[in-house]
Amino acid sequence: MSQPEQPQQDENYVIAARREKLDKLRAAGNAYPNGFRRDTLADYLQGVYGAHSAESLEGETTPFRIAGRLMAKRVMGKASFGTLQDMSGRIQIFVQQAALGEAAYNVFKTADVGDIFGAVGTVMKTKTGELSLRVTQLELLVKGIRPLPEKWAGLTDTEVRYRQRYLDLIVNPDVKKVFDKRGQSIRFIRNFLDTLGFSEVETPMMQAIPGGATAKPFITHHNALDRDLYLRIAPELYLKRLVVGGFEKVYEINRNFRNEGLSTRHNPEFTMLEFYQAYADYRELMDLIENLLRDLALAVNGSGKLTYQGREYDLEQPFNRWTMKEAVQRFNPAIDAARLDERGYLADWAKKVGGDVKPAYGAGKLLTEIFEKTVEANLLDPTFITEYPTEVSPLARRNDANPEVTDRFEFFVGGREVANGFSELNDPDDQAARFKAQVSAKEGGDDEAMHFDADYIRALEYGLPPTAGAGIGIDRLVMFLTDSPSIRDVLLFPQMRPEA
RNA sequence: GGGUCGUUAGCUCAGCCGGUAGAGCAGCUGGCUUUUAACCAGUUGGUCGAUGGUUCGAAUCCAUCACGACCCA
Repeated sequence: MSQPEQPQQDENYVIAARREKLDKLRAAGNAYPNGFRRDTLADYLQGVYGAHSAESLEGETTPFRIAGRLMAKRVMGKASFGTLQDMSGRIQIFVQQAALGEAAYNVFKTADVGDIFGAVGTVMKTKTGELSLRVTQLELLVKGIRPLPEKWAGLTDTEVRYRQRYLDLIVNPDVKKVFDKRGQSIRFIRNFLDTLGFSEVETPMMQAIPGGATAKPFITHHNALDRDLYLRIAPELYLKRLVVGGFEKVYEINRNFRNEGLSTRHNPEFTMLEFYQAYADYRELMDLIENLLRDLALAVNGSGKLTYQGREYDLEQPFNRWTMKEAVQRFNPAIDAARLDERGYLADWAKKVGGDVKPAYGAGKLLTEIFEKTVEANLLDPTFITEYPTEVSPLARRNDANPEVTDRFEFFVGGREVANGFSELNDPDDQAARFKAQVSAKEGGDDEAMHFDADYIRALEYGLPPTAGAGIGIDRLVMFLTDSPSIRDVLLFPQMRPEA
Protein backbone atom coordinates (compact mmCIF):
# COMPACT_ATOMS: atom_id res chain seq x y z
CA MET A 1 0.00 0.00 0.00
CA SER A 2 2.78 2.41 0.87
CA GLN A 3 5.47 1.09 -1.44
CA PRO A 4 6.62 3.81 -3.80
CA GLU A 5 6.48 1.53 -6.81
CA GLN A 6 3.69 -1.02 -7.04
CA PRO A 7 4.91 -4.25 -8.56
CA GLN A 8 3.38 -4.79 -11.97
CA GLN A 9 1.75 -8.03 -10.92
CA ASP A 10 -1.82 -6.82 -11.36
CA GLU A 11 -0.81 -5.44 -14.72
CA ASN A 12 -2.62 -7.68 -17.15
CA TYR A 13 -3.35 -7.75 -20.82
CA VAL A 14 -6.53 -5.68 -20.43
CA ILE A 15 -4.69 -2.91 -18.61
CA ALA A 16 -1.75 -3.24 -20.97
CA ALA A 17 -4.03 -2.69 -23.96
CA ARG A 18 -5.48 0.44 -22.37
CA ARG A 19 -2.04 1.73 -21.45
CA GLU A 20 -1.00 1.37 -25.06
CA LYS A 21 -3.92 3.59 -26.05
CA LEU A 22 -2.91 6.07 -23.37
CA ASP A 23 0.67 6.09 -24.67
CA LYS A 24 -0.66 7.00 -28.13
CA LEU A 25 -2.68 9.84 -26.59
CA ARG A 26 0.38 11.11 -24.76
CA ALA A 27 2.38 10.98 -27.97
CA ALA A 28 -0.35 12.90 -29.83
CA GLY A 29 -0.49 15.74 -27.28
CA ASN A 30 -2.03 16.43 -23.89
CA ALA A 31 -3.62 13.18 -22.74
CA TYR A 32 -5.29 14.88 -19.77
CA PRO A 33 -6.92 18.04 -21.15
CA ASN A 34 -8.83 20.35 -18.83
CA GLY A 35 -10.39 22.64 -21.36
CA PHE A 36 -13.79 21.10 -21.92
CA ARG A 37 -16.68 22.81 -20.10
CA ARG A 38 -20.12 21.31 -19.83
CA ASP A 39 -23.30 23.32 -19.52
CA THR A 40 -25.86 20.58 -18.94
CA LEU A 41 -26.39 17.52 -16.76
CA ALA A 42 -27.89 14.27 -17.99
CA ASP A 43 -30.86 14.51 -15.63
CA TYR A 44 -31.73 17.95 -16.92
CA LEU A 45 -32.04 16.65 -20.46
CA GLN A 46 -34.05 13.64 -19.32
CA GLY A 47 -36.35 15.91 -17.37
CA VAL A 48 -36.88 18.50 -20.08
CA TYR A 49 -36.91 16.31 -23.21
CA GLY A 50 -37.62 12.82 -21.89
CA ALA A 51 -41.34 13.04 -22.60
CA HIS A 52 -41.04 14.59 -26.06
CA SER A 53 -41.83 12.58 -29.18
CA ALA A 54 -39.22 11.80 -31.81
CA GLU A 55 -40.98 14.08 -34.29
CA SER A 56 -41.11 17.07 -31.97
CA LEU A 57 -37.36 16.84 -31.42
CA GLU A 58 -36.52 16.58 -35.12
CA GLY A 59 -35.90 20.26 -35.60
CA GLU A 60 -33.89 20.68 -32.39
CA THR A 61 -30.76 22.72 -33.00
CA THR A 62 -29.84 23.80 -29.46
CA PRO A 63 -26.38 22.45 -28.68
CA PHE A 64 -25.81 20.96 -25.22
CA ARG A 65 -22.44 20.23 -23.71
CA ILE A 66 -22.29 17.22 -21.44
CA ALA A 67 -19.47 15.29 -19.83
CA GLY A 68 -19.26 11.98 -18.08
CA ARG A 69 -17.96 8.47 -17.86
CA LEU A 70 -18.65 6.05 -20.68
CA MET A 71 -20.67 3.23 -19.12
CA ALA A 72 -21.67 1.28 -22.22
CA LYS A 73 -20.67 1.27 -25.86
CA ARG A 74 -22.28 -0.24 -28.94
CA VAL A 75 -20.52 0.17 -32.25
CA MET A 76 -22.26 -0.63 -35.55
CA GLY A 77 -19.75 0.23 -38.22
CA LYS A 78 -19.99 3.91 -39.02
CA ALA A 79 -22.46 4.75 -36.25
CA SER A 80 -22.34 4.02 -32.53
CA PHE A 81 -24.24 4.46 -29.31
CA GLY A 82 -22.76 5.02 -25.89
CA THR A 83 -24.02 5.87 -22.44
CA LEU A 84 -22.48 8.71 -20.48
CA GLN A 85 -22.92 8.91 -16.72
CA ASP A 86 -22.47 12.14 -14.80
CA MET A 87 -23.26 13.22 -11.24
CA SER A 88 -26.96 13.48 -12.06
CA GLY A 89 -27.61 10.33 -14.07
CA ARG A 90 -27.16 8.92 -17.54
CA ILE A 91 -27.80 9.92 -21.12
CA GLN A 92 -27.26 8.02 -24.36
CA ILE A 93 -25.07 9.54 -27.04
CA PHE A 94 -25.40 8.84 -30.75
CA VAL A 95 -22.08 9.12 -32.54
CA GLN A 96 -21.78 9.01 -36.31
CA GLN A 97 -18.70 9.05 -38.48
CA ALA A 98 -20.48 11.30 -40.97
CA ALA A 99 -21.02 13.95 -38.28
CA LEU A 100 -17.62 13.75 -36.58
CA GLY A 101 -15.18 12.88 -39.33
CA GLU A 102 -13.13 9.71 -39.45
CA ALA A 103 -10.44 10.69 -36.94
CA ALA A 104 -12.78 11.78 -34.15
CA TYR A 105 -15.09 8.86 -34.82
CA ASN A 106 -12.20 6.44 -34.45
CA VAL A 107 -11.45 7.90 -31.04
CA PHE A 108 -14.89 6.76 -29.95
CA LYS A 109 -14.63 3.46 -31.79
CA THR A 110 -11.49 2.55 -29.91
CA ALA A 111 -12.68 3.98 -26.59
CA ASP A 112 -13.17 1.75 -23.59
CA VAL A 113 -15.99 1.61 -21.09
CA GLY A 114 -14.76 3.67 -18.17
CA ASP A 115 -13.22 6.47 -20.25
CA ILE A 116 -14.41 10.02 -19.57
CA PHE A 117 -15.75 12.09 -22.47
CA GLY A 118 -17.00 15.56 -23.21
CA ALA A 119 -19.70 15.66 -25.88
CA VAL A 120 -21.55 18.42 -27.70
CA GLY A 121 -24.74 17.73 -29.59
CA THR A 122 -28.47 18.15 -29.97
CA VAL A 123 -31.24 16.08 -28.45
CA MET A 124 -33.05 13.41 -30.45
CA LYS A 125 -35.07 10.28 -29.89
CA THR A 126 -34.09 6.91 -31.33
CA LYS A 127 -36.38 4.43 -33.03
CA THR A 128 -36.95 2.77 -29.69
CA GLY A 129 -37.76 6.08 -28.05
CA GLU A 130 -34.62 6.64 -26.00
CA LEU A 131 -33.60 10.24 -25.54
CA SER A 132 -30.09 10.68 -26.94
CA LEU A 133 -27.58 13.35 -27.72
CA ARG A 134 -26.74 13.46 -31.43
CA VAL A 135 -23.06 14.25 -31.09
CA THR A 136 -21.35 16.86 -33.25
CA GLN A 137 -18.16 17.14 -31.19
CA LEU A 138 -16.55 14.54 -29.00
CA GLU A 139 -13.46 14.81 -26.84
CA LEU A 140 -11.78 12.10 -24.81
CA LEU A 141 -10.95 13.81 -21.50
CA VAL A 142 -9.54 10.93 -19.46
CA LYS A 143 -8.44 7.48 -20.53
CA GLY A 144 -9.48 4.85 -18.00
CA ILE A 145 -6.63 2.42 -17.54
CA ARG A 146 -8.41 -0.06 -15.33
CA PRO A 147 -11.51 -1.86 -16.60
CA LEU A 148 -14.81 -1.43 -14.77
CA PRO A 149 -16.52 -4.45 -13.27
CA GLU A 150 -18.46 -6.72 -15.56
CA LYS A 151 -21.42 -4.88 -17.01
CA TRP A 152 -24.48 -6.75 -15.90
CA ALA A 153 -23.45 -8.81 -12.92
CA GLY A 154 -21.85 -5.57 -11.72
CA LEU A 155 -19.80 -5.27 -8.59
CA THR A 156 -21.16 -7.52 -5.88
CA ASP A 157 -18.08 -8.44 -3.88
CA THR A 158 -18.78 -6.58 -0.65
CA GLU A 159 -15.13 -6.38 0.25
CA VAL A 160 -14.23 -4.60 -2.98
CA ARG A 161 -17.30 -2.40 -2.64
CA TYR A 162 -16.07 -1.14 0.75
CA ARG A 163 -12.36 -1.00 -0.04
CA GLN A 164 -12.79 0.66 -3.44
CA ARG A 165 -15.84 2.76 -2.74
CA TYR A 166 -15.15 4.92 -5.80
CA LEU A 167 -15.74 1.84 -7.94
CA ASP A 168 -18.91 0.99 -6.02
CA LEU A 169 -20.16 4.53 -6.64
CA ILE A 170 -19.40 4.34 -10.36
CA VAL A 171 -21.28 1.13 -10.99
CA ASN A 172 -23.97 1.03 -8.28
CA PRO A 173 -26.00 4.24 -8.58
CA ASP A 174 -28.13 3.46 -5.50
CA VAL A 175 -25.06 3.72 -3.29
CA LYS A 176 -24.86 7.43 -3.93
CA LYS A 177 -28.50 7.78 -2.90
CA VAL A 178 -27.73 6.31 0.52
CA PHE A 179 -24.99 8.83 1.10
CA ASP A 180 -27.07 11.69 -0.25
CA LYS A 181 -29.72 10.71 2.27
CA ARG A 182 -27.12 10.57 5.00
CA GLY A 183 -26.10 14.12 4.18
CA GLN A 184 -29.71 15.25 4.05
CA SER A 185 -30.41 13.66 7.43
CA ILE A 186 -27.53 15.46 9.09
CA ARG A 187 -28.53 18.76 7.54
CA PHE A 188 -32.10 18.20 8.69
CA ILE A 189 -30.97 17.52 12.26
CA ARG A 190 -28.80 20.64 12.31
CA ASN A 191 -31.65 22.74 11.02
CA PHE A 192 -34.10 21.19 13.50
CA LEU A 193 -31.87 22.00 16.46
CA ASP A 194 -30.87 25.43 15.15
CA THR A 195 -34.54 26.30 14.84
CA LEU A 196 -35.04 25.37 18.49
CA GLY A 197 -32.27 27.80 19.46
CA PHE A 198 -29.40 25.35 19.91
CA SER A 199 -25.82 26.39 19.15
CA GLU A 200 -23.48 24.05 17.29
CA VAL A 201 -19.96 23.73 18.68
CA GLU A 202 -16.85 21.62 18.19
CA THR A 203 -15.00 20.17 21.16
CA PRO A 204 -11.71 18.28 21.31
CA MET A 205 -11.32 14.99 19.52
CA MET A 206 -7.95 14.50 21.23
CA GLN A 207 -8.39 14.42 24.95
CA ALA A 208 -5.99 14.00 27.87
CA ILE A 209 -8.72 12.21 29.82
CA PRO A 210 -11.20 10.27 27.70
CA GLY A 211 -14.61 10.61 29.29
CA GLY A 212 -18.34 10.71 28.78
CA ALA A 213 -18.83 7.02 28.06
CA THR A 214 -17.67 3.60 29.13
CA ALA A 215 -15.53 2.33 26.28
CA LYS A 216 -11.94 1.52 25.42
CA PRO A 217 -10.22 4.51 23.80
CA PHE A 218 -7.56 4.74 21.11
CA ILE A 219 -4.28 6.11 22.39
CA THR A 220 -2.06 8.43 20.40
CA HIS A 221 1.03 10.42 21.26
CA HIS A 222 1.81 14.11 21.12
CA ASN A 223 5.54 14.47 20.48
CA ALA A 224 6.11 18.08 21.53
CA LEU A 225 4.24 17.64 24.79
CA ASP A 226 5.64 14.13 25.10
CA ARG A 227 2.40 12.82 26.43
CA ASP A 228 -0.25 10.35 25.39
CA LEU A 229 -3.60 11.64 24.25
CA TYR A 230 -6.80 9.74 23.70
CA LEU A 231 -9.14 9.97 20.75
CA ARG A 232 -12.42 10.89 22.28
CA ILE A 233 -15.03 8.27 23.07
CA ALA A 234 -17.65 11.01 23.60
CA PRO A 235 -17.84 14.82 23.72
CA GLU A 236 -20.17 14.76 26.73
CA LEU A 237 -17.98 16.23 29.46
CA TYR A 238 -16.86 19.09 27.22
CA LEU A 239 -20.39 19.93 26.16
CA LYS A 240 -21.52 20.06 29.78
CA ARG A 241 -18.58 22.34 30.59
CA LEU A 242 -20.04 24.58 27.90
CA VAL A 243 -23.46 24.49 29.58
CA VAL A 244 -21.70 25.63 32.77
CA GLY A 245 -20.21 28.44 30.70
CA GLY A 246 -23.58 29.57 29.42
CA PHE A 247 -24.20 27.58 26.23
CA GLU A 248 -27.58 26.58 27.61
CA LYS A 249 -28.68 24.84 24.43
CA VAL A 250 -25.73 23.27 22.68
CA TYR A 251 -24.97 20.41 20.32
CA GLU A 252 -22.20 18.76 18.39
CA ILE A 253 -22.33 16.35 15.47
CA ASN A 254 -18.98 14.73 15.07
CA ARG A 255 -16.90 11.60 15.17
CA ASN A 256 -16.30 9.43 18.23
CA PHE A 257 -13.70 6.68 18.40
CA ARG A 258 -13.99 3.44 20.33
CA ASN A 259 -11.39 0.72 20.37
CA GLU A 260 -13.77 -2.17 19.80
CA GLY A 261 -14.26 -4.95 17.29
CA LEU A 262 -15.80 -4.52 13.87
CA SER A 263 -19.29 -5.72 13.14
CA THR A 264 -22.35 -4.87 11.10
CA ARG A 265 -23.26 -2.40 13.87
CA HIS A 266 -19.82 -1.23 15.01
CA ASN A 267 -17.16 0.83 13.30
CA PRO A 268 -14.24 2.18 15.35
CA GLU A 269 -15.09 5.72 14.28
CA PHE A 270 -18.72 6.68 14.13
CA THR A 271 -20.80 9.82 14.12
CA MET A 272 -22.77 10.99 17.13
CA LEU A 273 -25.11 13.84 17.76
CA GLU A 274 -24.96 15.00 21.36
CA PHE A 275 -27.12 17.83 22.58
CA TYR A 276 -27.72 19.45 25.96
CA GLN A 277 -30.49 21.69 27.14
CA ALA A 278 -30.46 23.55 30.45
CA TYR A 279 -33.63 23.79 32.52
CA ALA A 280 -35.03 20.63 30.97
CA ASP A 281 -35.31 17.01 32.06
CA TYR A 282 -35.01 13.68 30.28
CA ARG A 283 -38.75 13.47 29.59
CA GLU A 284 -38.66 16.65 27.56
CA LEU A 285 -35.75 15.26 25.57
CA MET A 286 -37.72 12.10 24.84
CA ASP A 287 -40.42 14.33 23.39
CA LEU A 288 -37.83 16.25 21.41
CA ILE A 289 -36.27 13.07 20.00
CA GLU A 290 -39.65 11.60 19.14
CA ASN A 291 -40.50 14.72 17.15
CA LEU A 292 -37.07 14.89 15.58
CA LEU A 293 -37.14 11.30 14.34
CA ARG A 294 -40.68 11.54 13.03
CA ASP A 295 -39.98 14.79 11.17
CA LEU A 296 -36.66 13.45 9.89
CA ALA A 297 -38.30 10.39 8.36
CA LEU A 298 -40.91 12.62 6.74
CA ALA A 299 -38.22 14.94 5.41
CA VAL A 300 -35.86 12.37 3.89
CA ASN A 301 -38.23 9.51 3.08
CA GLY A 302 -41.43 11.42 2.58
CA SER A 303 -43.21 9.23 5.11
CA GLY A 304 -43.07 8.20 8.75
CA LYS A 305 -43.78 4.65 7.64
CA LEU A 306 -40.83 2.71 6.39
CA THR A 307 -39.55 -0.79 5.78
CA TYR A 308 -36.36 -1.95 7.42
CA GLN A 309 -35.03 -5.35 6.33
CA GLY A 310 -38.46 -6.57 5.39
CA ARG A 311 -40.34 -5.35 8.47
CA GLU A 312 -42.72 -2.38 8.59
CA TYR A 313 -42.11 0.47 11.01
CA ASP A 314 -44.35 3.42 11.77
CA LEU A 315 -42.77 6.49 13.30
CA GLU A 316 -46.07 8.38 13.06
CA GLN A 317 -47.53 6.42 15.98
CA PRO A 318 -46.57 7.48 19.51
CA PHE A 319 -43.39 5.68 20.60
CA ASN A 320 -43.55 3.09 23.39
CA ARG A 321 -42.28 4.23 26.77
CA TRP A 322 -41.47 1.46 29.23
CA THR A 323 -39.31 1.27 32.32
CA MET A 324 -36.49 -1.25 32.25
CA LYS A 325 -38.33 -3.42 34.77
CA GLU A 326 -41.52 -3.32 32.72
CA ALA A 327 -39.60 -4.30 29.63
CA VAL A 328 -37.85 -7.18 31.42
CA GLN A 329 -41.19 -8.49 32.66
CA ARG A 330 -42.76 -8.13 29.24
CA PHE A 331 -40.15 -10.33 27.59
CA ASN A 332 -39.62 -12.69 30.56
CA PRO A 333 -43.18 -13.59 31.62
CA ALA A 334 -41.88 -16.16 34.10
CA ILE A 335 -39.85 -13.64 36.06
CA ASP A 336 -41.18 -12.58 39.47
CA ALA A 337 -41.82 -8.84 39.25
CA ALA A 338 -41.70 -8.49 43.03
CA ARG A 339 -38.12 -9.74 43.19
CA LEU A 340 -36.43 -7.45 40.65
CA ASP A 341 -34.43 -5.77 43.43
CA GLU A 342 -33.07 -9.03 44.88
CA ARG A 343 -29.48 -9.48 43.87
CA GLY A 344 -29.42 -13.27 44.27
CA TYR A 345 -32.61 -13.76 42.28
CA LEU A 346 -31.35 -11.50 39.50
CA ALA A 347 -27.97 -13.24 39.46
CA ASP A 348 -29.71 -16.59 38.87
CA TRP A 349 -31.82 -15.15 36.06
CA ALA A 350 -28.90 -13.39 34.47
CA LYS A 351 -26.93 -16.62 34.45
CA LYS A 352 -29.91 -18.47 33.03
CA VAL A 353 -30.21 -16.11 30.07
CA GLY A 354 -26.48 -16.19 29.33
CA GLY A 355 -25.60 -12.88 30.95
CA ASP A 356 -22.30 -11.98 32.51
CA VAL A 357 -22.39 -12.47 36.30
CA LYS A 358 -19.55 -11.24 38.48
CA PRO A 359 -19.34 -10.89 42.26
CA ALA A 360 -18.88 -7.15 41.94
CA TYR A 361 -22.15 -6.75 40.05
CA GLY A 362 -25.05 -5.28 42.04
CA ALA A 363 -28.76 -5.78 41.40
CA GLY A 364 -28.88 -2.90 38.92
CA LYS A 365 -26.08 -4.22 36.74
CA LEU A 366 -27.60 -7.71 36.80
CA LEU A 367 -31.02 -6.36 35.80
CA THR A 368 -29.29 -4.59 32.93
CA GLU A 369 -27.61 -7.85 31.90
CA ILE A 370 -31.01 -9.55 31.76
CA PHE A 371 -32.39 -6.59 29.81
CA GLU A 372 -29.58 -6.69 27.27
CA LYS A 373 -29.83 -10.45 26.79
CA THR A 374 -33.58 -10.82 26.58
CA VAL A 375 -35.12 -7.49 25.64
CA GLU A 376 -32.94 -5.26 23.45
CA ALA A 377 -33.04 -7.29 20.26
CA ASN A 378 -36.83 -7.55 20.58
CA LEU A 379 -37.45 -3.82 20.81
CA LEU A 380 -38.47 -3.49 17.17
CA ASP A 381 -41.08 -0.73 17.24
CA PRO A 382 -39.79 2.65 18.41
CA THR A 383 -39.41 2.36 22.17
CA PHE A 384 -37.98 4.46 24.98
CA ILE A 385 -36.72 2.51 27.98
CA THR A 386 -36.46 4.50 31.24
CA GLU A 387 -35.33 4.01 34.85
CA TYR A 388 -31.84 2.74 34.13
CA PRO A 389 -30.09 1.59 37.32
CA THR A 390 -27.73 4.12 38.88
CA GLU A 391 -25.06 1.43 38.90
CA VAL A 392 -24.81 1.48 35.10
CA SER A 393 -25.35 5.22 34.68
CA PRO A 394 -22.38 7.05 36.16
CA LEU A 395 -23.20 10.41 34.61
CA ALA A 396 -26.97 10.49 35.07
CA ARG A 397 -29.00 12.20 37.77
CA ARG A 398 -30.61 9.99 40.40
CA ASN A 399 -34.37 9.72 40.42
CA ASP A 400 -35.91 11.79 43.24
CA ALA A 401 -38.29 9.02 44.32
CA ASN A 402 -35.86 6.11 43.92
CA PRO A 403 -32.11 6.82 44.10
CA GLU A 404 -31.36 3.30 42.81
CA VAL A 405 -32.43 4.39 39.33
CA THR A 406 -31.61 7.42 37.24
CA ASP A 407 -33.63 9.88 35.16
CA ARG A 408 -32.37 8.25 32.01
CA PHE A 409 -33.71 6.71 28.81
CA GLU A 410 -32.41 4.80 25.88
CA PHE A 411 -34.22 4.67 22.58
CA PHE A 412 -34.47 1.50 20.52
CA VAL A 413 -35.81 0.76 17.08
CA GLY A 414 -35.33 -2.33 14.97
CA GLY A 415 -33.77 -4.06 17.98
CA ARG A 416 -30.91 -1.59 18.12
CA GLU A 417 -29.97 1.17 20.49
CA VAL A 418 -30.12 4.46 18.63
CA ALA A 419 -30.20 7.10 21.37
CA ASN A 420 -29.30 7.53 25.02
CA GLY A 421 -30.17 10.48 27.22
CA PHE A 422 -30.69 11.61 30.74
CA SER A 423 -31.11 14.39 33.19
CA GLU A 424 -27.54 15.28 33.97
CA LEU A 425 -25.91 14.66 37.29
CA ASN A 426 -24.99 18.16 38.46
CA ASP A 427 -24.06 17.43 42.09
CA PRO A 428 -20.25 17.71 42.05
CA ASP A 429 -19.82 15.58 45.18
CA ASP A 430 -22.01 12.77 43.85
CA GLN A 431 -20.16 12.97 40.51
CA ALA A 432 -16.77 12.82 42.26
CA ALA A 433 -17.89 9.75 44.21
CA ARG A 434 -19.08 8.03 41.01
CA PHE A 435 -15.80 8.80 39.25
CA LYS A 436 -14.00 7.23 42.21
CA ALA A 437 -16.12 4.10 41.87
CA GLN A 438 -15.22 3.99 38.17
CA VAL A 439 -11.53 4.35 39.01
CA SER A 440 -11.70 1.40 41.40
CA ALA A 441 -13.45 -0.61 38.70
CA LYS A 442 -10.64 0.32 36.31
CA GLU A 443 -8.06 -0.73 38.89
CA GLY A 444 -10.02 -3.95 39.26
CA GLY A 445 -9.39 -4.65 35.57
CA ASP A 446 -12.36 -3.05 33.81
CA ASP A 447 -10.56 -1.21 31.01
CA GLU A 448 -13.80 0.36 29.83
CA ALA A 449 -14.32 2.13 33.17
CA MET A 450 -13.93 5.90 33.38
CA HIS A 451 -11.05 8.06 34.53
CA PHE A 452 -11.35 10.68 37.26
CA ASP A 453 -11.75 14.03 35.54
CA ALA A 454 -10.83 16.66 38.15
CA ASP A 455 -11.43 19.63 35.87
CA TYR A 456 -14.91 18.41 35.12
CA ILE A 457 -15.64 18.23 38.86
CA ARG A 458 -14.26 21.75 39.21
CA ALA A 459 -16.64 22.91 36.47
CA LEU A 460 -19.57 21.31 38.27
CA GLU A 461 -18.50 23.11 41.45
CA TYR A 462 -19.15 26.40 39.68
CA GLY A 463 -22.68 25.12 39.07
CA LEU A 464 -24.17 23.21 36.14
CA PRO A 465 -27.77 24.33 35.64
CA PRO A 466 -30.33 21.55 35.83
CA THR A 467 -29.76 20.07 32.38
CA ALA A 468 -30.76 17.15 30.23
CA GLY A 469 -28.66 15.74 27.42
CA ALA A 470 -28.87 13.02 24.83
CA GLY A 471 -26.84 11.33 22.15
CA ILE A 472 -28.06 9.85 18.89
CA GLY A 473 -25.97 7.42 16.83
CA ILE A 474 -26.20 8.92 13.38
CA ASP A 475 -24.87 5.86 11.56
CA ARG A 476 -27.44 3.50 13.03
CA LEU A 477 -30.16 6.04 12.39
CA VAL A 478 -29.12 6.34 8.74
CA MET A 479 -29.00 2.54 8.46
CA PHE A 480 -32.60 2.48 9.60
CA LEU A 481 -33.73 5.27 7.27
CA THR A 482 -32.00 3.76 4.23
CA ASP A 483 -32.83 0.11 4.90
CA SER A 484 -29.12 -0.72 5.09
CA PRO A 485 -28.22 -3.99 6.82
CA SER A 486 -24.68 -3.01 7.80
CA ILE A 487 -23.07 0.10 9.23
CA ARG A 488 -20.56 -0.29 6.40
CA ASP A 489 -23.30 0.56 3.95
CA VAL A 490 -23.69 4.02 5.47
CA LEU A 491 -19.97 4.79 5.89
CA LEU A 492 -18.20 5.79 2.68
CA PHE A 493 -14.93 4.29 3.84
CA PRO A 494 -15.62 1.79 6.61
CA GLN A 495 -12.70 0.49 8.61
CA MET A 496 -11.33 -2.70 7.10
CA ARG A 497 -8.46 -4.95 7.97
CA PRO A 498 -5.33 -4.02 6.03
CA GLU A 499 -5.44 -5.26 2.49
CA ALA A 500 -3.58 -8.55 2.11
C1' G B 1 -13.12 -15.22 20.40
C1' G B 2 -16.81 -19.34 18.31
C1' G B 3 -19.79 -21.29 14.10
C1' U B 4 -21.18 -21.41 8.81
C1' C B 5 -19.92 -20.24 3.92
C1' G B 6 -16.44 -18.40 0.48
C1' U B 7 -11.37 -17.30 -2.21
C1' U B 8 -10.54 -20.47 -9.90
C1' A B 9 -9.13 -15.44 -16.30
C1' G B 10 -9.58 -8.14 -15.61
C1' C B 11 -15.26 -8.97 -13.94
C1' U B 12 -19.40 -12.66 -12.72
C1' C B 13 -19.12 -17.69 -12.07
C1' A B 14 -18.89 -23.27 -13.42
C1' G B 15 -15.57 -27.37 -12.68
C1' C B 16 -14.76 -30.47 -6.56
C1' C B 17 -16.90 -39.05 -7.91
C1' G B 18 -8.49 -37.07 -7.89
C1' G B 19 -6.29 -37.77 -14.43
C1' U B 20 -3.32 -31.97 -15.67
C1' A B 21 -8.82 -25.71 -16.39
C1' G B 22 -13.99 -23.91 -18.80
C1' A B 23 -18.36 -20.32 -19.99
C1' G B 24 -20.38 -15.42 -20.46
C1' C B 25 -18.77 -10.47 -20.25
C1' A B 26 -14.40 -7.44 -20.90
C1' G B 27 -9.82 -7.39 -24.25
C1' C B 28 -7.64 -8.11 -29.32
C1' U B 29 -8.63 -8.76 -35.11
C1' G B 30 -12.33 -8.25 -38.90
C1' G B 31 -17.60 -6.97 -40.41
C1' C B 32 -21.82 -3.85 -39.52
C1' U B 33 -25.08 4.00 -40.03
C1' U B 34 -30.97 3.71 -34.74
C1' U B 35 -28.27 0.19 -30.74
C1' U B 36 -29.47 -0.50 -25.62
C1' A B 37 -27.17 -7.64 -22.10
C1' A B 38 -26.41 -4.75 -29.77
C1' C B 39 -25.15 -8.52 -33.27
C1' C B 40 -21.84 -11.95 -36.51
C1' A B 41 -16.90 -14.45 -37.29
C1' G B 42 -12.11 -15.38 -35.32
C1' U B 43 -8.73 -14.97 -31.13
C1' U B 44 -5.56 -13.82 -26.58
C1' G B 45 -5.68 -14.49 -21.48
C1' G B 46 -4.82 -18.73 -15.43
C1' U B 47 1.55 -19.34 -10.00
C1' C B 48 -7.10 -22.52 -9.37
C1' G B 49 -5.75 -17.46 -1.82
C1' A B 50 -0.79 -19.36 0.76
C1' U B 51 2.04 -23.30 2.88
C1' G B 52 2.56 -28.29 4.04
C1' G B 53 0.67 -33.37 3.66
C1' U B 54 -1.71 -37.89 1.23
C1' U B 55 -1.06 -39.81 -3.89
C1' C B 56 2.05 -42.32 -9.67
C1' G B 57 -0.87 -37.81 -10.19
C1' A B 58 -4.30 -32.41 -6.33
C1' A B 59 -8.24 -26.63 -8.45
C1' U B 60 -10.51 -31.23 -6.49
C1' C B 61 -8.89 -35.04 -0.45
C1' C B 62 -6.54 -33.66 4.57
C1' A B 63 -4.09 -29.99 7.93
C1' U B 64 -2.49 -25.16 9.10
C1' C B 65 -2.53 -20.11 7.92
C1' A B 66 -4.32 -15.51 5.46
C1' C B 67 -8.32 -12.63 3.75
C1' G B 68 -13.59 -11.82 3.37
C1' A B 69 -19.05 -12.32 4.20
C1' C B 70 -22.92 -13.72 7.46
C1' C B 71 -24.52 -15.35 12.32
C1' C B 72 -23.29 -15.62 17.57
C1' A B 73 -20.32 -13.57 21.83
